[in-house]
Amino acid sequence: MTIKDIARLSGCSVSTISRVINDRPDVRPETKEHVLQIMREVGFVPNTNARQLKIQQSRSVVFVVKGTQNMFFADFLVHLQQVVGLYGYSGIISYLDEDANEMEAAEKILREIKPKGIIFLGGNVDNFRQSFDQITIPSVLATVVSEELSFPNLSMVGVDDRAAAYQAVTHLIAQGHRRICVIGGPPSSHPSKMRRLGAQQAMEDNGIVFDPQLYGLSSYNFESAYNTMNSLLARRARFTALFAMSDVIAIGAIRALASAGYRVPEDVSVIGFDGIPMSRYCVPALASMVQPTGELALRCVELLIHQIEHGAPAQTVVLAPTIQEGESVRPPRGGPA
Amino acid sequence: MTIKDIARLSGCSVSTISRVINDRPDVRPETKEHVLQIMREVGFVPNTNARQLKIQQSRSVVFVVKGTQNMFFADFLVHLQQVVGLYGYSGIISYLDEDANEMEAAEKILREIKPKGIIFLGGNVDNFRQSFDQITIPSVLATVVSEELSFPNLSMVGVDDRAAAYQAVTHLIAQGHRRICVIGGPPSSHPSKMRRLGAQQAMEDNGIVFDPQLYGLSSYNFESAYNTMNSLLARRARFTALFAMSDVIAIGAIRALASAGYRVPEDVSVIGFDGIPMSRYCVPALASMVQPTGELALRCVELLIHQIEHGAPAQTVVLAPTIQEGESVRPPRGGPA
DNA sequence: CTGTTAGCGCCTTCAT
DNA sequence: ATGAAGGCGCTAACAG
Repeated sequence: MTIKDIARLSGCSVSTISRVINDRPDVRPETKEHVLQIMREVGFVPNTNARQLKIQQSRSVVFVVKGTQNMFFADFLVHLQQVVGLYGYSGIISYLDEDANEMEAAEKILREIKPKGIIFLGGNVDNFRQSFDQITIPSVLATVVSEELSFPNLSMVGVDDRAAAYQAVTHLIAQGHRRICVIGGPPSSHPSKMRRLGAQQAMEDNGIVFDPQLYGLSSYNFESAYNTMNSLLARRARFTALFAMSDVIAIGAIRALASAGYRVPEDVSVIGFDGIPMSRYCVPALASMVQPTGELALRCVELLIHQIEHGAPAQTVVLAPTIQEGESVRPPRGGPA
Repeated sequence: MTIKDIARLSGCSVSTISRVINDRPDVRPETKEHVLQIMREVGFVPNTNARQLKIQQSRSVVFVVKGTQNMFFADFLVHLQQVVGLYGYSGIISYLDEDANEMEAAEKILREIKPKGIIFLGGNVDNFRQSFDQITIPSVLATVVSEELSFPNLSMVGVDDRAAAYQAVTHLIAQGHRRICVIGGPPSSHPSKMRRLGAQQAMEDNGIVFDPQLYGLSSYNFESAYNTMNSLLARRARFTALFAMSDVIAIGAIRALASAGYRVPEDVSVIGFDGIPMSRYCVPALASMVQPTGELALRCVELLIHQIEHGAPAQTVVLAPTIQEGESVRPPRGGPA
């Protein structure tokens, strides 16, 4: 079944069919309706390959996901898929290791898939600064907002990481905590850097000296966080609260604390980041800075589509996270060591 | 950059180029190497749309996922993506609601994407029986193995759910539990039916009468499990152990138990199913029947590719799950009511 | 408003 | 072993 068949069946020419398929204005309404009617009857679906061969572009966007274990992204992806679908695009997911080079991957994708846009879930600012100019199609970098990056075709959407971290740590301090352990994402993670600044600021503003000994690094997965907390414990770090820069990290760290005999929140209070669904079903329910996943996804797609379809300039969107008070935070008592 | 350019550059004709691209045997090795060389130099990538338009088929497979909240599938998907990539295929993910009709979705996908195969993650046996004959391309149904389904182009791969459930409940009984609560997936879930049979059998073999009052139904997400356990508690169900037919269900149920003041494993022992990464980082670490995700994914893809490329017949593969003993199971003490 | 027609990049007989 | 040429289904000038 091709447009030729439809042309024959409807008694008009292929161009007319093409016009109604593409919803062009220059078709008499009756003709259009007639053709549409026939297409429905025979269940005609235009051949995507032929169309794309002709117009030299696809109607797909790809999601480049850094970190397969990051549950926050898993959630995010489902929303993204749904929203791009609403706009009539198809989303293709490309999973990368957390330490892979997303620019190389993107260039490969560009050649092979020729998508109309790319949404990066996470990304390394240095990689982008160095090589994003190779990527000439509309793109958006999700969850990372950096002033260092300024490309006409790269929008950024995320939350105010610094303010969020400030709020998280302030929450801990308000409960009376002074010795606060912080576990951040990898050194290359821009959000983690911002969150660290916010955390540090909150401490300083409350007369607490930031102690590098209480700062740990982790990848965004359970195991790494588990190991990091174990190291912290091994070197006898003393703290009554933990600010983990992701819920996944928080959960891994809590696991390590539990194995070492410490309880949350009795011995250590914990606040995480992201607000993944799991955080509300943990025992204890995890306090967290909740990223508005659905809205972030929506904005990402809107921005991208505007760039694609109207040549809109790149924009930066910063949303405010909200605090979720869980059962994992209470006033200090003892804590490790 | 098209094969025409390569033809010019290499001094041979487009047909020859096409032959080397498709790795045809009838090309002189030197010629082939020469052409390959040039293609590498200029970074030529064949136009997928043109090729597919010509050969009337794509080199993609689609993953139809039922249930966006099912963390087990999220894990599974990452593996599937990786393996199909190894085989030179691209995987497209289609998320469906847990209660959507996967057959309708598949037919739509067939028309629009024309993939060479479909892998269903989860699926309703009735839907398949009624409408799978509409799907004429190689397919595999993952995590569901049913004798009721017999199509020449539908492989099935999963674990022996019945035996696994038998083992899980036996484990509970071995610890001394006799009042065992069971929370299964939706009534339409075939794995849940099998798991229920296995669980019941284990009880009977140990002289325990299966009590329908201790049986709850849940969707494969936290919230539903949470609600189900709350209902069970509300009607004053008495039990000292819980067998949850998925880790996600286990976690949701544990949350409800905790909110009601019951502790795991002190008051209630819990064993889950799936062995998602999260299960090992819960507090307490969750006992579970671990599905070999990586191998399941591998077998799914292998089967599918064999069907696609060699017209191999559909097969059924049943793998054995392994038990993961966590901290969530211990001998009984009190339990609810 | 509608029809005619020339490709888009590639594969594939059919010759040579 | 290689080349020439005709489409695959669709879009977009260009003509009416």
